[in-house]
Amino acid sequence: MNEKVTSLQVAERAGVSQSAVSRYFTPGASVSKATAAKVQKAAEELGYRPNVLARAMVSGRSRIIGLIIADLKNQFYPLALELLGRELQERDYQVLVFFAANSTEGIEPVVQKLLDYQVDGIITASVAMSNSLTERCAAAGIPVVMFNRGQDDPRLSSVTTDNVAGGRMAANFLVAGGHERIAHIAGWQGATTGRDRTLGFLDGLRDLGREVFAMEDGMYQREHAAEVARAMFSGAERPDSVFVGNDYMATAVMDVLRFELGLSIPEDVSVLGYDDVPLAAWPTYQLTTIRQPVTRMVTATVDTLLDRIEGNPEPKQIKITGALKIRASARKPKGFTS
Amino acid sequence: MNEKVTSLQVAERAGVSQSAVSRYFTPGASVSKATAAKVQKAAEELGYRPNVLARAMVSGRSRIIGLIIADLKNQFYPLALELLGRELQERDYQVLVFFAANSTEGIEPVVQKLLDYQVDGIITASVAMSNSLTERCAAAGIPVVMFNRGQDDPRLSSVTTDNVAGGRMAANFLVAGGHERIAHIAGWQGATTGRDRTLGFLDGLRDLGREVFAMEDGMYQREHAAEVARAMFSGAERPDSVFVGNDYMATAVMDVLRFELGLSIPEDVSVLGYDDVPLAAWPTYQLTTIRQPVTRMVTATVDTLLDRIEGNPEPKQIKITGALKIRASARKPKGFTS
DNA sequence: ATTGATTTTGCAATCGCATGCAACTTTTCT
DNA sequence: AGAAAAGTTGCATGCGATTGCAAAATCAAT
Repeated sequence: MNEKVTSLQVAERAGVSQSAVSRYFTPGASVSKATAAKVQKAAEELGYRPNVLARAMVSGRSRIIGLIIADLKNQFYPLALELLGRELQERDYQVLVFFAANSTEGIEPVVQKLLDYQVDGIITASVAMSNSLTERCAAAGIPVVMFNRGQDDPRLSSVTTDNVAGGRMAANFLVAGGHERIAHIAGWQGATTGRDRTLGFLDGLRDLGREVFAMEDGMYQREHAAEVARAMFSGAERPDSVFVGNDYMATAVMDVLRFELGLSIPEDVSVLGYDDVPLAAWPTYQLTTIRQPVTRMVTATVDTLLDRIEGNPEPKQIKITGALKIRASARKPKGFTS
Repeated sequence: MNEKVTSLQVAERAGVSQSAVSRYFTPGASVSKATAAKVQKAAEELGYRPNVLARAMVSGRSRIIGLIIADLKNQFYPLALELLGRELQERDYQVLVFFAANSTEGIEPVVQKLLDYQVDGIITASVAMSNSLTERCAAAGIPVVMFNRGQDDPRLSSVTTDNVAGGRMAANFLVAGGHERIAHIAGWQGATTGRDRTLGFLDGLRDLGREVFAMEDGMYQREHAAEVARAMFSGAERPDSVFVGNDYMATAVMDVLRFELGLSIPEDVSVLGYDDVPLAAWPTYQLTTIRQPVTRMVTATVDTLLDRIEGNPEPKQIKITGALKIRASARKPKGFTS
């Protein structure tokens, strides 16, 4: 029942040495046509396939990429995960997924496990790396690239959109739309993405001689954002517009505004998001948002990682520029082109 | 830079044999307190961790579970994936994810790769297994359990909800609600889930002396479901209710009804879904649906799989009963309790 | 036909760990 | 105290491949 076919058995049946079999399955190795044919025949008959783990042991490369992910609830990440997985698959790497606790802590044991599995590289999505972990990965010679999160450490690669610029775009758009009381429900300020978007947004307002009317951390959580929205928009003088730290929260905010507070969007309040998740395009939300070009981000991530694995040791910090995607959730200034 | 610490180095530093080190890290092996202490100290100082791949080679168990998934767009699956991942992680298994083409074909090479990686078991989510593949996995002694999809083959384990019963519930609910023209936008009829739900629904209607007013395959695709809905509800005599094969399509249908056809839900049309994805509870949709208890499904899946890996060779077909979750997208019959 | 250059091939070592076996220690019991 | 039982330990082997090296075979060129 449990039949394992090894290269040795193939070798015997083909009448060649075990090395020959190995070479046949190693691209670029030296095998004559004659032996190749013999090996192929024997391998086929026996249903032989090389054992990737054994190969990994001696070659030192497992062709496994560890992916750490914290939050699949935010619709941006399933999308990213799928694209990452497919892209790596195409390049003949596989993805070992680890789920981390949402906090910055708690990924310690996860990275440890990852190292135990001898992964060739690590991608972190929406997760921060501590210093000691970066240390350990660097020591083990395992490249790390952070997806959609930045870090100061120059040993780390990262791929993000230009979140500061994105924040600015949001500010410009809302001001141009003639809004007077501009609010901000921020992305989690413990994450670079959240901080940078906020930073850009505030800077943008300031440059236009404005100030934020109200501001609160939404923590990148749906429920938390909803509560913040409730409080923020219940007062007598409510904001006439709000820039929300990501689409996932923005939809929650819209729900609260519409269904709990009876407000119209964009007539009473303009809402801006960040990410452009699929949901944002649905007719219910029609969310105007800063698009993160996820496909390009994924390609950049994979390129960077494989580059480092296959030689080039320099980490890269890549910033892709996002773009405003205008829909119907925010008042559209005259003369603004999507 | 690239420092690999092996058990041998630990052994030397601790002044014991390599076997002792190995035993220290093998739960249940025989080590005295004295050596254990020495090994622990040395291992800690060197930052040693056992190489999982090497262990896999000799023990024959990789503690890797292959997960094949086709569709992360349907919000049910990210959720399932996360739960599966976390549960397996807790039991000290890791998940190697593979993305399959959506079709039934095309998973051939994926399973092949999976076998190459010496996974201890396979979980398929929303994917069907061909006969020859089942054959191969059985031959390799690798248990397979299908998540949210059934199969006739008795060699395969599967975990689903009782989709036939679920379909019946939908029928009962709509009839009890006094609907006259009951329609059905079915789940993909190429999948057992889709077929069974439809089957149960039609049977349920028949038992109540009714017939389906209109019916079409939605293919489990948002866009396709939307088109079907457009056609189905544009005619002069439109349905007054529709049971949709899953929530993912149901939200698309609702969007079409509301935003393209200007219909009210549930006043003009009642909509029923299947799954109870998080989205279904959002105020915009308030979707009445047949809940698939995903946590229990996941637990059952993992239990079944690990059971088979760790000894018990019998495949199991598990059917978990779903339950109607009443919200506001369908007219509520009097006396129906949620 | 002979030599030199180039390819192919097999041998054997290696990767890092687990484990059966035999030798040795310690504990338990009479 | 001595014998039997139980617990530890190290040696040596094997898991299934890759790969450096040297021998053998093929090819090219005189």
